[in-house]
Formats: sequence, structure tokens, C-alpha cells
Amino acid sequence: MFDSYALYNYLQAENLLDNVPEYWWPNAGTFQIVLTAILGQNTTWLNVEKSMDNLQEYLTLESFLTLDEKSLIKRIHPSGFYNQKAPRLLALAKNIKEQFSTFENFQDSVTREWLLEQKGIGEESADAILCYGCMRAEMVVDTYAKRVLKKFAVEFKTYREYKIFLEEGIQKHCKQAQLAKVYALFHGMIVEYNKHYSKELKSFH
DNA sequence: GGCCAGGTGTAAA
DNA sequence: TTTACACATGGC
Repeated sequence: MFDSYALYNYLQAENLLDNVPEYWWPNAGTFQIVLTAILGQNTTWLNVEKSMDNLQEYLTLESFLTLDEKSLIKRIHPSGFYNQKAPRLLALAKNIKEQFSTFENFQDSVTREWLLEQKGIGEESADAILCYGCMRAEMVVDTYAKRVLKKFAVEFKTYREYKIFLEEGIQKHCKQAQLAKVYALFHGMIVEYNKHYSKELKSFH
């Protein structure tokens, strides 16, 4: 039977993560995850990197909060949707500061529900921030995950159904204490697999 | 030149 | 509850 653990093993056999950090997303565990999660919405990664380069001096919660909206819009121009991403990012940073004081405290105590209340954060961004920013056991479901699953004839309607499918198979085979790392690795392998086999996967549309 | 990318919010049916 | 649409750039 094909469950997410079978997919996990299939991807592992591909050896996709050579020379990739333990937590696959660049700068995992830092405030930068919050920025990249939102800048990356419906945007190519190359454009996200261009925007992040323009934010070099503002990559901590405190320094980011010194930016004004006009300057931020200019800096994140390459990654698109800047008129909505800029105010949403500033409001989010402000709320993190007000509710949690420090990013470290945010990492320890933020909930998925709190994130989903923030304008500009939907289910995928919430899970990306929790998984890679806070090292929590939350599986990220993105276009890539849906595309790989389609290759194996697995399709659902809602985000929640995809998330449950991906998490269930792993949970049966991994200890609770390992889950956060395994989910991060699993999602990372899914993305790398897409990059490697993009043409083949897109032909399944 | 058209299509798409590591989505989300809003409004209308 | 589902569907349609706006938001925007840069690479292919």
C-alpha cells in the first residue's frame, strides 16, 4: 500500500539532499523564515532570493521593524505582490514583537491558530514558519507535494487532507521526538525531487 | 508572447 | 462551502 512513508523511502533512495543542511530550508530557525515564507508565496525562488539580498541589513525581527513601508516595497520588488506583502510583513513583525517580545519567545510559544489569524498567512505559510522557523512537527503542503503525489495517483480537495495523508504515514514509523526533523527533511526532499524531475512531473497535469 | 512560480484574501454564488 | 479573481515579477 502506498502511504507517505513509502513516498518518504522512495525519495530517500534518490539521494536528493547531498550537501543540503540538516534543516533543508535556508536559514532555518531564524526570523528570515518568516520573511521567505511570505515573499515566496506564488513566486519563483530566484526572485525571493533577489528580495532577500535587498534586505541584508534587516534580517532580524528588530532590524526589520526599523524599515518603513516605502523602503520595504522597493526592496521586495523582485518577488512581486509587493503592495500587499510589504504591509502584511510589517504588521506581522509588529504583532510578533508586541505579543512575544523576541523571536526566540515566538518560536517557543506561537501556535498555528495565532499564525492563521495574521493577514497574509494561510495554511502553507503557517506550516512553513512552524516547521522551519520554529522546528515544530508540522508538515508543509505545497504545489510540489501535490505534484509528486499526483504522480502516484494520490489527490485530495483540501489542504488539510493532504497534510493528514503526508503526516499519518510518517507518524506510524517515527518516534514523536524525531517528527519535526523528519517532516522538514521530507518536505525538502519533495522540493528537490521536483527541481530534479520538473518536466516529468508537470506532464502529469 | 504566454505561462507559471515553494499562496492569500475577498466577494459572490 | 465552493469558485473566481486580483495581486506582480522574472525566467523559460
